[in-house]
Amino acid sequence: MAKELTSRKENYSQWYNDLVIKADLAENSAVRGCMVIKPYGYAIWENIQQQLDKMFKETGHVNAYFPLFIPKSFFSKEAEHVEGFAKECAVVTHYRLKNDEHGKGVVVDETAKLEEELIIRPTSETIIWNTYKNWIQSYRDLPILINQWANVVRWEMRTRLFLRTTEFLWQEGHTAHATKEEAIEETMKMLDVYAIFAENFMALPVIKGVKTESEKFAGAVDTYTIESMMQDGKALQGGTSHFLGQNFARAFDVKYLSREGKLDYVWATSWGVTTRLVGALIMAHSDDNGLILPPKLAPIHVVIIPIHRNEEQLALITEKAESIRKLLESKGLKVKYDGRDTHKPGWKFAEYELKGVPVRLAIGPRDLENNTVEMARRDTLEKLVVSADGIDSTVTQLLDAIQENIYTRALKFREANTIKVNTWDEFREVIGVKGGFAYAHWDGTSETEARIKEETMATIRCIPFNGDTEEGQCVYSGKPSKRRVLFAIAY
RNA sequence: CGGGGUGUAGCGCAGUUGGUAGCGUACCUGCUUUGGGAGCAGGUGGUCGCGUGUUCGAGUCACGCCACCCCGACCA
Repeated sequence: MAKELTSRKENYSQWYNDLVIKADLAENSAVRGCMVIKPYGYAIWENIQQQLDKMFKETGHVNAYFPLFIPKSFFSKEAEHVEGFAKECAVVTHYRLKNDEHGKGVVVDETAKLEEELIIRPTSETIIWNTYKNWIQSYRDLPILINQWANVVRWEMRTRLFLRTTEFLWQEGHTAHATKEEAIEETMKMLDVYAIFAENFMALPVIKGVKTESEKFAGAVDTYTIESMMQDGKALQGGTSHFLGQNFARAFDVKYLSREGKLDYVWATSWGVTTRLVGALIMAHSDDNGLILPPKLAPIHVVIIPIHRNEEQLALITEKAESIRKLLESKGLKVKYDGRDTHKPGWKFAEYELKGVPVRLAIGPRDLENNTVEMARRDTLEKLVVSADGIDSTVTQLLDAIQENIYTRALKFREANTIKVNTWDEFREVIGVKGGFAYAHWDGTSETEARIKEETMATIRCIPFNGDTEEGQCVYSGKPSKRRVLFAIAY
């Protein structure tokens, strides 16, 4: 494992790009840093969306939609927020093109300059709070529990497929509450929703915690996060939930009259996850043969491949395969029968492994004689000849086993690569040489945090909710520390 | 915005002192194959990133421009 990890670390980018492109997930478009999400990749995102949306609704939220364009002036209202996003905003300055007089194609019509520039949303706090201002007068109007599925644009200097693209898809929840306690409860509740989704559906173990002052969301009082470990030992932030305090209510002057007749600013939260989750799935579970998808999010659960020598055989196998397909589909599984004769069985095996289909069934002449099928599981690549009778329950059980197995595998990997360090040498060993998470004491200052980042590239991923609370000495400065925090190099 | 690279067939690349544009793969046709990415034979496909110059002659040399990639600051 160690060697494999090392080699991946060196070629991670190449490995990842090859995989994604070959896996028919995405390709670079002509637009800088944007991505085309191909149908199969989008199907994974749709499954993520569907499940999360269900969980949001179960916790009392409703969906709505706000504009893509935000007037520039909205951004200047919350100082920290503009500080955090100003450097990565795409700005619309004109609204018309015209034909160039000198025949040089189409040019911007300078006479069509906007009076006030529009920002393409990097996140929607400002436009949503500008709207909430008109919706909230009394405690009877609260809480507002709204979620939006949308695209956003952040003009980052460096982009990376799925992890950091210029335009990405996400959901953003924006809630307004009468009390501080209620808002904090909401923040925690949604962090839990994300954690449960990650662990139960993505088979991705996560560490819940709070961000430090320097890593928190621009404009938040506190930012909570779920952090997970990728196969190269780096950390990936999977989702965030922010307690915004009264910052945005103050900035947009959103007050309500309480039961006691007192006028006060409302309390806010926001929370989101993005298409980065698809990247997390790829990097957490895949192997050198391609993707390994958790059955609960896989666009195809089972692929059936015929093995035949002639047309008559294919006809018989197809008949058998179709009956199995119908049976499996009646159990709610998504099944694909690939009876194309333009590709050989071996080619198809490799193809569906690349795509991460959890279970493959192969049916050949021998199986017709014996009433069997060859069943292969993607996570371990094991093959087993099983009876065609009761194939539905055999497959269902295997899918459950795969879901469980890849979660356990990821958890064990994380545990094996998470080390409590007590000295600076140990810290550098774990972060710089081995690769992984380091639990270390920290003196609580931003200065120390910045120094460590400068020297090792490692950042404090979070101050975990669970974990040691014993006191100690900062691994860098030697000053007193209240507790250990989680350090890692992050994507 | 700094540092370093690369632009030649759909993709990945070679192209020597300047002399008719190549290889692998993919694609198309035919035959044989089909239980782990088949074999053989034949074939399609290129304004060598763009422009200017040097030369009898430029993928190759010179100058200018453009695009993309990697590393930093930034970041879900």
